[in-house]
Amino acid sequence: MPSEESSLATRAHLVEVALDAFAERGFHGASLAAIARELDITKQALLHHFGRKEKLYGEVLQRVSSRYEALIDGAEEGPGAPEEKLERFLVTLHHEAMDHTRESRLLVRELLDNRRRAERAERWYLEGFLSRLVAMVRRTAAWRDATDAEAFALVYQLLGAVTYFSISVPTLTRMYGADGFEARREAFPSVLAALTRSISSA
Amino acid sequence: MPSEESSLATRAHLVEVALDAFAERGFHGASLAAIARELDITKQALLHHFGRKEKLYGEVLQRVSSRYEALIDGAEEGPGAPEEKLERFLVTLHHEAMDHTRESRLLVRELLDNRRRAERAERWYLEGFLSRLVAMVRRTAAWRDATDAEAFALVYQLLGAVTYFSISVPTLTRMYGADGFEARREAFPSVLAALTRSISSA
DNA sequence: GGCTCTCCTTACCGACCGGTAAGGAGATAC
DNA sequence: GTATCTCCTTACCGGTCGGTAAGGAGAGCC
Repeated sequence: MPSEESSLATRAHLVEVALDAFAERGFHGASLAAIARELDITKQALLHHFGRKEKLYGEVLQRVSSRYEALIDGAEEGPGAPEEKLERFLVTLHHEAMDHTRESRLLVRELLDNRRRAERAERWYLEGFLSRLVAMVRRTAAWRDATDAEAFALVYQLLGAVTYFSISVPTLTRMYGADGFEARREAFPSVLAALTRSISSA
Repeated sequence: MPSEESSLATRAHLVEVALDAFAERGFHGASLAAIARELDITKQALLHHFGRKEKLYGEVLQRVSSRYEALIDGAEEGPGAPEEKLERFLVTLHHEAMDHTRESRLLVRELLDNRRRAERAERWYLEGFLSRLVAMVRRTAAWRDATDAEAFALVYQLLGAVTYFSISVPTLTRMYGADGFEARREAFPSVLAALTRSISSA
């Protein structure tokens, strides 16, 4: 009864709109009725496609994590020393996160909330993403002899540096005004590159 | 009628328990009834003290921000070069954030949600905290000639590095197991210190 | 005793939540 | 024509939300 595959194209559209809603209001804050209203369908039409809210949310998470995987694919292929790849990846990630803040917001919300929904046993989608980044760090000369835990700590710190800024956009804009925020946003990538360079070539 | 100051000691206790709830479930997810249940009073007793949910939440935010101000007070006084103070502050902040993850969680939730409650015009409590950190960075030799925007970018990246890890504790524990997480947590502060040192003495 | 004040109670309210039940519209198959 | 499928509708359900109304208990004051 739950429509197996639906039309796939419409299904992708539903997930896309739901992604906006979940990123902006969180799993509990985004209601099926509100998402359906946005889509100009009824709440029950939405439930027809996905059966349960958790299922819809799961597909949203899946989509976001596959985009992150694609990002690291792009960083790994291509020329350059590991240090350059790492720096390029982080700057790219930063720009990507600033252009699509909803993905960052959704993942941070998931980080905050997934303990409450733990019994549903969603697998953690970004484990592969993290371990690939750790491997990238350990390919640099300065971190070749580091433990996995140390390389992981560095990866997480750099990831946090990028993510925290991207989820702060609305707050910082109100705090410093549009112009004040713009100046800080412009300064960000080169400082990020300097930070990455200074630690990976230490 | 709304009890002016209440008993101050009980009021502080109510705010403390509410802080737990808001940090764990967010403003919308934490219900007055659930907080009251935790306190062993009725929901209406809680409303008696604070009038509205927003008011209670505002006092919670106020308390958290005053703790962050206290942290930077401690870092500014005391001996040492600016570079050492900055490094010491970040490592202290990290340990504080790991011991009291609820404060980090609450602030990140506020970062994600405050746009929706913007019309209530809560002032942003951490503006002073940020500008004091920017000043600390600009006291280091390497950043003396940096613009405010550049120093801010560095501050925000370091803050993100610390905060992102502390809100990830439950997820990472489930991802890597208690032992795997513990190894990564142990490696974190020295990597953080190395990162701070390498960028502030570049 | 009587008045007033704080503190907290029970009893509600309308709005919204996720989810279910049942069935109609329309295309396809035979 | 009839049966069967997907897709979507209207009509509900029980439960929870933040907030209001009204009043009792007890202490302090006179």
